[in-house]
Amino acid sequence: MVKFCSFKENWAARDTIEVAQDLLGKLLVRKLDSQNLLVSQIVETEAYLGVEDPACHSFGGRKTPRTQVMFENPGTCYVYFIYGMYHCLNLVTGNGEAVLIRALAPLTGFASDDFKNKSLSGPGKLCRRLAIDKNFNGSNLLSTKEDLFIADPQETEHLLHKDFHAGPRVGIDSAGDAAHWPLRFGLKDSPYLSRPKF
DNA sequence: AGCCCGATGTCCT
DNA sequence: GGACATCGGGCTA
Repeated sequence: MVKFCSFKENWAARDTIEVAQDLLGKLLVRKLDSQNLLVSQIVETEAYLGVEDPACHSFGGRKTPRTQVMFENPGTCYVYFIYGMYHCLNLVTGNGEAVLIRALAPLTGFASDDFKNKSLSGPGKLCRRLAIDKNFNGSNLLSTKEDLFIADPQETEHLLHKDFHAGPRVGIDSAGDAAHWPLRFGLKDSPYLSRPKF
């Protein structure tokens, strides 16, 4: 069994790029029911830099029913619905900034198919597989009491050589200059990246 | 009220 | 590489 411990309350209250990089290798834990605990490792993230980032939902200080959670406490969960059929999971870092969780590696609790099917390699796919929807919007992603949370692995062997790629974010084409900002991060050589190329 | 398009994924050629 | 499914959010009016 994978052991984990919780983060400090202010773990996410840091520079968003730093949090996005630091999330690589951390655990995402999903409790479906008392029998079913899915533990995965975060292998790919993207940083969204708030009101000054044209690709960010809160760009220009937009405060709407959708984006309001991006301005809540660091550690808050932001889930949005996209393309009429997918959800995407984010960790709020405050001030309208957030980190998108783009890909996971299965660790424990998963079906053997999940280890070959790439069912966690993409922001929409991982939410579908983990049954994440807007019910989690606004929840506390740093609390181990929740049914969905991020935690620190006790056995840090995967983290010792945490080399990662950085590259442009996916699906950001019409954001001008910001389309090229290297704000996508992925663990090097992970077979579970949403796309191997950076 | 209406319009456009998107932080995606899948299937096709 | 390109089409497209499918619908809520945000902007215009």
